[in-house]
Amino acid sequence: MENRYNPKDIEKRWQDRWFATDMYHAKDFDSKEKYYLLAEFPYPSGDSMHMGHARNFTNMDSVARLRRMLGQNVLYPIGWDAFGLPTENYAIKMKRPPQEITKENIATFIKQLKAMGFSFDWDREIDTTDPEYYRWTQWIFLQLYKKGLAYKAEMPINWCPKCKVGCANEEVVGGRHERCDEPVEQRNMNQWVLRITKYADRLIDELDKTEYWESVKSAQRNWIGRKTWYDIDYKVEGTDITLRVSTTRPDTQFGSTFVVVAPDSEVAEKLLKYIPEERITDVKQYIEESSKKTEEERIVGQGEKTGVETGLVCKNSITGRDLPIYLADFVLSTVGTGMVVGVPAHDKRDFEFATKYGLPVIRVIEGLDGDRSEIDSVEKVYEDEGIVFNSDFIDGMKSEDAREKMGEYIKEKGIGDVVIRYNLRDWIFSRQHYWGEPIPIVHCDKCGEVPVPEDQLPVKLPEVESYEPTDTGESPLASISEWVNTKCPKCGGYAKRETDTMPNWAGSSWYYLRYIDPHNNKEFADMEKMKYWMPVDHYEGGSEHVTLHLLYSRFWHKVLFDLGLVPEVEPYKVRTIHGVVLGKDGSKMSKSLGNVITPDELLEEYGADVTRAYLMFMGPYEGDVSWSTEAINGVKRFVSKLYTYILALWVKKDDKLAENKDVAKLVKKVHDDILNFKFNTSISALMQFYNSNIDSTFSTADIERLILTIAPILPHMAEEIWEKTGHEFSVHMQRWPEIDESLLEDDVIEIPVQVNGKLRGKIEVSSDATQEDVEKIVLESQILGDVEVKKLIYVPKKIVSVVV
RNA sequence: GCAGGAAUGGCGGAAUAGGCAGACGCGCGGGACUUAAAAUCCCGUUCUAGCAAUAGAGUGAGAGUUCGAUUCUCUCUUCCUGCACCA
Repeated sequence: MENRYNPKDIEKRWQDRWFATDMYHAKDFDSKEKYYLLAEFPYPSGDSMHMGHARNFTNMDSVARLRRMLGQNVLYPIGWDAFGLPTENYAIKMKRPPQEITKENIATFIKQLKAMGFSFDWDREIDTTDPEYYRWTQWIFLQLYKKGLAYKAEMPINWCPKCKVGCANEEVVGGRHERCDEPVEQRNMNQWVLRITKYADRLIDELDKTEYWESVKSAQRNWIGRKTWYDIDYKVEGTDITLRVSTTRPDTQFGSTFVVVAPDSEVAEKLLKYIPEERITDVKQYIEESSKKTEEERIVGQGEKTGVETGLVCKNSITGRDLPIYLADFVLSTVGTGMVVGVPAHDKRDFEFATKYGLPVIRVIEGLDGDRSEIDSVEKVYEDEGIVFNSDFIDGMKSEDAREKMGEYIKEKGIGDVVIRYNLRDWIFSRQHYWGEPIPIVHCDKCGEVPVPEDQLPVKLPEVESYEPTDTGESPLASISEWVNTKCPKCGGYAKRETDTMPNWAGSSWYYLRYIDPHNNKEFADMEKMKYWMPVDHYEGGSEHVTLHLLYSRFWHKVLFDLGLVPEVEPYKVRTIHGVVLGKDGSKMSKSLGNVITPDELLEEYGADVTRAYLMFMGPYEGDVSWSTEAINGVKRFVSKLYTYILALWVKKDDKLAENKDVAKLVKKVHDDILNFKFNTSISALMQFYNSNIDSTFSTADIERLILTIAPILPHMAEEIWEKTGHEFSVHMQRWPEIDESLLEDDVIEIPVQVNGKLRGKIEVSSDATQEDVEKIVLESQILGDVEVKKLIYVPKKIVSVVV
């Protein structure tokens, strides 16, 4: 029974030994080639590590282990993104300090990650809630502040009237507060804002310097939403007001039939005094009503257009036609100039509005095959580009050219402008919560806003009695007078601390830099060390972070770059997205569905190596995978068989044998698959090797190759076998096996023969056979029978195709 | 609506510089061991017909290019993910 696989006996022993040495420590300035492998750091929730964490870290761990064996100096770090609402909410509920809760949660996570046997460099562990960490988060904020990239402004925030708390956008789902399901309202509050829009162009253009997946790049571009707008002045008749309407499709100008102004815009206010008496009551009532609509009602009301006629008319300065002016809240004051020109033939929303108010529809863009038919239903509205007709000086042009011409025209005539605009808004950086980094600013009556001097950082979060948000919407910090009341660093007079804290995104915007130099108390990271390690070679994470987190961290990085504080413009060279581990039925694992399976249960039942192998085997790493208990049992069977198998091979090893082809092929396949993130097929390859070599005998060198090959995948088992076969600790510090490349090619290969596209037989040929050789073999074989051969194609080493 | 991606046996999936479709695993069927069960091991397993050798069909649907298409092109359908009354 000695060779029976029993992970419980092995795994803990090797983990203790690994973590007692510094074998996974990444050495600064090592002459080996560096490789920085970053997996998103987890939020240490009270529910312990979930399956998604286990899967991602497992996959990345196999890459880290393989690359070390290939002779690279691998930085594979771990840390904790520990500020955040779940912990704060839990603290409020339990009436315990979040600091304590966070410590406990982290301790649980560490235990679990170590039990999985991940090869993190534990010397570089970081925690965003550690004052020695957030000191530098605050320091970076001050650099932004000094550069004029952080400012305070009245900004609308989401306000939950039930909880009496300001909510971040990420806490609002479908217009409702995530925590209590109450609809949120808009409230104006003085907020810290970061000027990310200043970097909008570079955040798009410098994507070219990265090798992100296309889907990641396009998510970034879409979020920023850079577009060319054409603003055109229309004079309102009988007034001195000019409406500057905005459009991205000036090629449809000659199809315009009305103008809509957002009811909450300043212009709407100005128009009021000219509105004829018989309309004024209706208009005022409409403005009133739409201002009361919550975000949720607006979304629900989508499709059902409401609006009001002002009775005013303006002149389209391109076409010279008079257009009636409406107020309608489907037009947003924050988009473009908050005024749009209605072209019902070429915009669905405009069409719906026009139908409701009986406005004319004029088509000016040809459809496919010169289609100029009337637009009489929403389905027929033609929003694509095409050839412009009935349009005076842009007649017959393609949409693209018409736009350019129109841009020149309005600039020439001085009736408008061409403007680049973005969907991206400045980043609201304030949170009125306790569990975040305090914003290091004090407010002095005399000196105004004063940044906390750098030598007084960190501004530590005070210990308080209560973490509950206050009625006023202020952070709970506001009620701690001994903390709030302070001296002005400039004049020494009375001053108050800023009580807003930073959002969860702050600490994670630069953590990859801190891993490089986690214990530095002079600066956030040493420049020479950053020059050695940066950029991150591969950043792996969830799809939920490819817009905001990625954008925010790229923004901070660029600011640091401009200040000469980091060596590269872009922080991450490659960014990939992993799939999600779903429950058995393909739905999300959730407590309410009762389909949650935790890594803890698996470790208990199967041990770390089987769990790891299964997580790799489940499916392609970028896709979602459903949990299957049956399937992990299959992997368990295989892993235990493999264990006894390799030990048995060692007993009957035969050194008279030459180097084995199958072993060479396996070494190559596992190497390629792991580096290409095809973890599932690396496991298949092991299984296949086992199946076809159950009765084989190998030389010492080949068995050693085999053990080394499983090391990145089954790290504990490989270590155990390595020891049992009389080798010295540790298998993970060995070089990846060298193989004789010539063994990868077979001398004699079996080639399929196709006749008229159908498989009809197979022949054996030597790998260097010529077309003539093959032709002869095929004709001599019985495959073709008695037919006339018209053509014979031999694709070397692939196939023979015969046409008869 | 826009952007990105996907569709292959009963299930998860494999194979794309165009070259034997279904590797590998699960499940299922049969057998061995067992008083019996579990575990383990062996054989089989895309579908249809046939005892079989074998023949035909087959990678969401339809067309096209090609000696040859899961892979390339066009049209369409469905699904997932992110964003969105963004004009």
